[in-house]
Amino acid sequence: MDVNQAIHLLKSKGYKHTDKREDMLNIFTKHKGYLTARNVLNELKDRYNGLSFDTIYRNLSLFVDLGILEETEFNGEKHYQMKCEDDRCQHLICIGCGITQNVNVRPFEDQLERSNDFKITGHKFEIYGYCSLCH
Amino acid sequence: MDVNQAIHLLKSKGYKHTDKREDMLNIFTKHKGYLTARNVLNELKDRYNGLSFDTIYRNLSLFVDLGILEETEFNGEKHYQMKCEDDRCQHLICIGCGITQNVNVRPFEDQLERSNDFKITGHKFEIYGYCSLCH
DNA sequence: ATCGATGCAAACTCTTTGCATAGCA
DNA sequence: TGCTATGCAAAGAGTTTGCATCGAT
Repeated sequence: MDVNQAIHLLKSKGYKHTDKREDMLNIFTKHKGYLTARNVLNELKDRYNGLSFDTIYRNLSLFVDLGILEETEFNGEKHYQMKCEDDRCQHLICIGCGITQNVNVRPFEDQLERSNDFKITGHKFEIYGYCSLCH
Repeated sequence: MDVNQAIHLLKSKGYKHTDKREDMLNIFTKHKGYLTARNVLNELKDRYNGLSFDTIYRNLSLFVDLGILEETEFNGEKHYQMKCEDDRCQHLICIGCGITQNVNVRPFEDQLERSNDFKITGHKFEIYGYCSLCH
């Protein structure tokens, strides 16, 4: 999903288009990897004097609810990135820079679903390590 | 690892054998799945009047450091269970009861390590859903 | 003008830490 | 006895919420 699609989705649900929301979305589309609320605030605090965590958190949460961002928790913090088109997409997460690479485990999950009596509702398949640049 | 092995490991590292630690370890060996600090406290609070979160947290953290427990974060809380013998073991986590099933993704990771320029240091491969009983 | 968005402040949850005391070895 | 474990209290971090005001449509 790109920024325009996301903004269109917001409007279609009755939410408003604000500069802060657009900027937040731009940050995520330009950064290939997970960001925390603090990361987002740091990116925007020069542009918006007095920008508060509340707004960041509220919008991050809204974006997740609308399916624009996906959320994961590690290192005691919630991390966000643009949601993959493929709901089976999975990540390698560089613990140096936060960059993620996608990997495909669909065949694995397909096999799992056939062979197990387990109804999948969500998953977290993340491999932590160092990407080629940080390594 | 069973309770006796864990206690032996504790002693060999200069940590002491206490009733609370033994009880905590027993809880984890008897429960096949993740538990939070609060879960552990609830299990023990009748037996130990005034048992504090501090002790639970300190011991959980110690157990993780010693490789007795493994830790993961979801729903805003840290969750713990006995560490798998196989360091490539992965989990299906029932969001109904917390029970975990292990699955083997070793072939997948082996292939990944060969084909990607990514140095793996850790991973979280967890599939959330409902087990056969909760389902 | 209306209703959502934001900032402020406070609260809340989970977790960690300093310090004095209790307890194992 | 010596050193670790524990409880108490407080602090700390990340996150959420109530309310009044600002701002988009």
